[in-house]
Amino acid sequence: MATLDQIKEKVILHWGEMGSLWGINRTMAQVHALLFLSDEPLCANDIMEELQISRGNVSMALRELISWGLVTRLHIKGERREYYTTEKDVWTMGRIIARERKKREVDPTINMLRESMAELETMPPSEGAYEREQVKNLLTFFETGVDVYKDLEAHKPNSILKLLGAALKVKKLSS
Amino acid sequence: MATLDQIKEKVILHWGEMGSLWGINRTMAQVHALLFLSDEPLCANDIMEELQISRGNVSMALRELISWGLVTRLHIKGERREYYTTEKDVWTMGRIIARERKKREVDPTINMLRESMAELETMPPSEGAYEREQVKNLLTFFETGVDVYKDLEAHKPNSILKLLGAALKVKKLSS
DNA sequence: TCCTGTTTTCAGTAAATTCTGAAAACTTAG
DNA sequence: CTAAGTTTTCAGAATTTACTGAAAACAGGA
Repeated sequence: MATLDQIKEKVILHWGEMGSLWGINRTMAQVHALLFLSDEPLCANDIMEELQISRGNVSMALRELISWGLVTRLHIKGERREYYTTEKDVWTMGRIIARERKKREVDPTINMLRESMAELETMPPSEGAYEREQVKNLLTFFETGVDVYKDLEAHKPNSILKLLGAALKVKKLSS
Repeated sequence: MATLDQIKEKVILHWGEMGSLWGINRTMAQVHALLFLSDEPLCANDIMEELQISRGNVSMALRELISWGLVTRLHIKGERREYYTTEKDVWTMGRIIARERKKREVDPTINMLRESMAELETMPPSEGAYEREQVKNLLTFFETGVDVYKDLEAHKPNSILKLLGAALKVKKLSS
């Protein structure tokens, strides 16, 4: 029979593993999960204690999470310490993560591909035809992804995604 | 003035960096990029030489890529060595990657969340109400993602994604 | 101003991941 | 079967990444 704390720990550890599969470091993901499951904001001490990690590590993880826009710092009046919370709505959370990953990974890749394409086009047509073709396809692929992303973003994806989810559920029931 | 090889190298290195941001190791991503840009299949020796890595490393990277379904082994008649190619269509490639990541990351996460949810539901209603709420939201989020994925999969995403790309392009031009 | 509690920084250490290279295993030809 | 060419495996080395903890910096309060 699992206690609440054991269940929380399981979720937090798993989230940490997932994070490290995704280029986000384990601790950062764990801190995020801990805050996500916490009803009230936590201070650095709480986090240290819950996750058994050093003060410095907490500080670095929080800095990163803040830079992603996933965590916000709270000054609680009368309190000397800072408190932290995370975005609690999963759809908004998903949107933030998508935005950041696009910015950090997709955009630079598109730039690189455009540059490469430009360079490839200065070459004699006889040379590198296949490479040109493939780089172009890759570029189109990423650009389409960005278009889809922007479209969702423009239409307030919260509602769109929720609707989509509901629609698919109905469809599943009726089929 | 960049040569063809220099351009290829740039793309390959960048793809490697992206890979390591995504929990795929650098070498594996580089091998993938090299094959993707190669008109003809390559053998282990070619790869070693192009990427300046050891034979063992090539072998391991290929094994992984094959297990992802991104690379296939070719027996060329009259040749003793094995040759390797990768899926050349970007849309299919994207689909394969999505399928694998779902299998390796999303499915286990959903299982874990379902388990946690079940455990949380055996607890007295007064305890862990917030945690229950949040785990449930997370679960719905991932389940919706899977539903969307399945829907795309069922409809042969090649065409759907290409169409979507085209549609968005038209929309952009007309707005 | 100084004092106290707090957060941040960062050099050094620890841990995890990746890579090498040589040996073993496998494969095909003769 | 043996030999030669090729791939795989894996222990240890190298590299990269993450973490600690102590010192520095910071932020009120008195």
